[in-house]
Amino acid sequence: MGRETIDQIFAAAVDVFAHSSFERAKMDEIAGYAGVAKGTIYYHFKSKEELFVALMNDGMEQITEFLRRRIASAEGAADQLREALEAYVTYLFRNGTFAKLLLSEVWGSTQRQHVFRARIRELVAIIEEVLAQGESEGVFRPMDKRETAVAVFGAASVTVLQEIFHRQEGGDDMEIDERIPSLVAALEALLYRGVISSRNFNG
Amino acid sequence: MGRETIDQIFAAAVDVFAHSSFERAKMDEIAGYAGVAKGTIYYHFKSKEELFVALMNDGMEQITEFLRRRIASAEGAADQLREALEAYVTYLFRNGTFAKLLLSEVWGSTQRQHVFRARIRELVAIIEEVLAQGESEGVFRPMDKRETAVAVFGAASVTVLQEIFHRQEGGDDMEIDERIPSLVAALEALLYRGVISSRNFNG
Amino acid sequence: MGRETIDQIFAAAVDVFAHSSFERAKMDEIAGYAGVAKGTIYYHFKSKEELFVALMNDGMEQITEFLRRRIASAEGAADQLREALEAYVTYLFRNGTFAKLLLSEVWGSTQRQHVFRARIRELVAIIEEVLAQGESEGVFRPMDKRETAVAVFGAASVTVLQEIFHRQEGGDDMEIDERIPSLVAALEALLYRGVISSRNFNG
Amino acid sequence: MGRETIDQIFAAAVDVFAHSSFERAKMDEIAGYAGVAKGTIYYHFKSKEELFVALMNDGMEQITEFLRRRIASAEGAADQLREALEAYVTYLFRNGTFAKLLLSEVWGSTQRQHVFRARIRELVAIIEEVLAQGESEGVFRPMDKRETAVAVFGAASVTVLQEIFHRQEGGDDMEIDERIPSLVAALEALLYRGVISSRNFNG
DNA sequence: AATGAATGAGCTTTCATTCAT
DNA sequence: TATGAATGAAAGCTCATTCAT
Repeated sequence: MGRETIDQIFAAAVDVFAHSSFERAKMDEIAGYAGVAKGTIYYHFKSKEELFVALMNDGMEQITEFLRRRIASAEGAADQLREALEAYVTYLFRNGTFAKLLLSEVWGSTQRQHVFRARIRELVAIIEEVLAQGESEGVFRPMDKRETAVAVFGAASVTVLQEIFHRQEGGDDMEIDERIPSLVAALEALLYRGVISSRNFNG
Repeated sequence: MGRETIDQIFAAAVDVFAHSSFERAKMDEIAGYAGVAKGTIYYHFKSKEELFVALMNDGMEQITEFLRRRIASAEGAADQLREALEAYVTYLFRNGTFAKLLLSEVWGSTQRQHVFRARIRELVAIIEEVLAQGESEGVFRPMDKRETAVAVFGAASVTVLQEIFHRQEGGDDMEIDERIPSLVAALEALLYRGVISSRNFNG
Repeated sequence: MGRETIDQIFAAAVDVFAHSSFERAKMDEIAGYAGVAKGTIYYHFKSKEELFVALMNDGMEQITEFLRRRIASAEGAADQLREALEAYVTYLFRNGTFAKLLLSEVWGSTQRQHVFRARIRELVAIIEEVLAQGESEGVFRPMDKRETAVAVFGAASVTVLQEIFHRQEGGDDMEIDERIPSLVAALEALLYRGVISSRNFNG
Repeated sequence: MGRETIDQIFAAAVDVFAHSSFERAKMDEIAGYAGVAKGTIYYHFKSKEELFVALMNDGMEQITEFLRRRIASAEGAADQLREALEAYVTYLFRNGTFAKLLLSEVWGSTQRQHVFRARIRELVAIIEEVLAQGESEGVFRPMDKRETAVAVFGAASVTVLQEIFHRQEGGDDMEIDERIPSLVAALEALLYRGVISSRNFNG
């Protein structure tokens, strides 16, 4: 069946692209994982590049959609940012494969990478909106919203990635979902309050 | 002479690895840029991998060294963190090439990437120390220092990278050094105070 | 219906084999042009090769038949040769597609090409007969009939082909049928009289 | 050595392109014949196409040069045409490989084939010049020189090719050089005198 | 120290052909 | 009859690496 085959390929591709990079991923391996012939991949996707892009777009759409939904469910910018953070961390954690690709396949100069950055800018824009909303609500301080949103995105992404590798390299065997709250808490604390001790805070 | 040739190769390699990734960089192109024969590279470096690792280690050492020196020049954890931030942003900005590699060549599963992550952990450890110092000084609030340091590293790195690409894609033509202060300021504001408006802040 | 589908495939195949060669023609493209599924072609023809051979045989039969009929309509070898020439040139011109295949797909070592050459020999044999007839009528000089027939075939074929490409490459926009008489005339003049000026001719 | 390797590749390529067509020729086979690794071919030629074009240009240059020299050695247009014919037939005969490529790889629509046709036009132009010369000397009749030259080229080329295949398919075992004179004679007779018997000639 | 011609494993992509429906 | 998804054997090309000079 058509859809079924494509799904198998997709799933296999995520795996393979995950533990290799785009360049080192081999179509042969993807085909093997998917349990189809190599030609079958090419019957459905014009090229390795197209397959990869389809994959990333799919992931970016999912995560964007997920974030929007979670944000919509919250009242007030402060809670929305909290939701966004948690949603983002949770999603990346559960799709570690995608998380790796997100940060590693985006900082290059191919056309594809250019497009990915545009996608990421959409993600950042969502955070930016929340920040703007909070600023106008008076609950967030005046700030450079674009830069701040980017920094938030960076802080969250790298935190998750570091944790993923930490576990992978045998550093931690706590259940993944148990680890999420503490990571989100650390990020929240940093992003909401900063590092300064409150008794030293005056402005 | 020996040293000279090696330097040429190094300089060329930085350039080439910069606009390609490790995988897409070609020894031929590096040789061309360096103005030496391909064989010459292999006379000095055992492999592409070794050349790349040498390069990255060099960069990591420089940046680590640079950070330590700048931190040492400041009094008090608050200022030290400020210095660290500025030093890191400045270095990455001026070595955009290295900045790209830093984030893109690190999230993989090759031995090399494993080693790079260890290097990055050193960098993070520096920040961590400052945070610990601040905490014990009472100037920073109690916190999960490792996670916070990672988040700080992520926020700063991605902010710089996003800015580099923004410029590269024609988005901004301000002088690079003029842009640094405002980026550092945004990061500082975020990391010191968080996003919360002070009138809403109560602990 | 059956016949209809086959005709569509045939027509499409002529087109596609025309602007590509046998090797570069793709079954996919033929199917697309024909408006049928690729499998349908294989339902009617065992292979690409078989389709191509059927096509060429069809063309060779048509041209052979056409030549014979035109020759039969003329009295005397001189007029017969004239008719043959005109018929051949006209046919090739009107089936430029076939003309290209005729000369380009024949000089190889595949079984198929071997068979085509046999077919061409039939065509040459027709000319040869006319020459023999003319010789015995005394209207043609004694000659090496086989070689001469081949030369006549070559002269006519290449002349037409060269003209087809000349037009195709934008060299001439006269109506095709207007150009035929002058080409036939030039060929006739060459083949009947040769290049020698009559005042220099003395046997 | 550089030149030596290239020569080996060239020689092998002629052979392989000869008994296959351009499309069916395999780089692996060429490499095998040449006794070098496949990569070596690509070290010297950017692509299969480039190798092939280099080959054909080489052949076309040789034959053009050969023709010009032989023509220059003759006095009067009549003898020049005779020389040209013999030179052309001889060359093709001795380079049957090239002869096949000449006629079979030229009637297509790739860029490469376009270029080859331009080359052939140069060859035809040489014949044309001789015809023009003869016409102005009064030794050749007035004629459509371009068309006639093309026809001469076609007659000679196809004649040789047909003979080459005839032998190859076991049709004749006379020494190649012994066969040339009779072929040239037949062509000469046709092109100089045409087919008409002299007693019927009154034009 | 330096060179660059030569290598060949490895990779992506193509496409005629098959076959279950 | 007709379909089109699936196949897998090729084949062109790349490029890190080697090594004789």
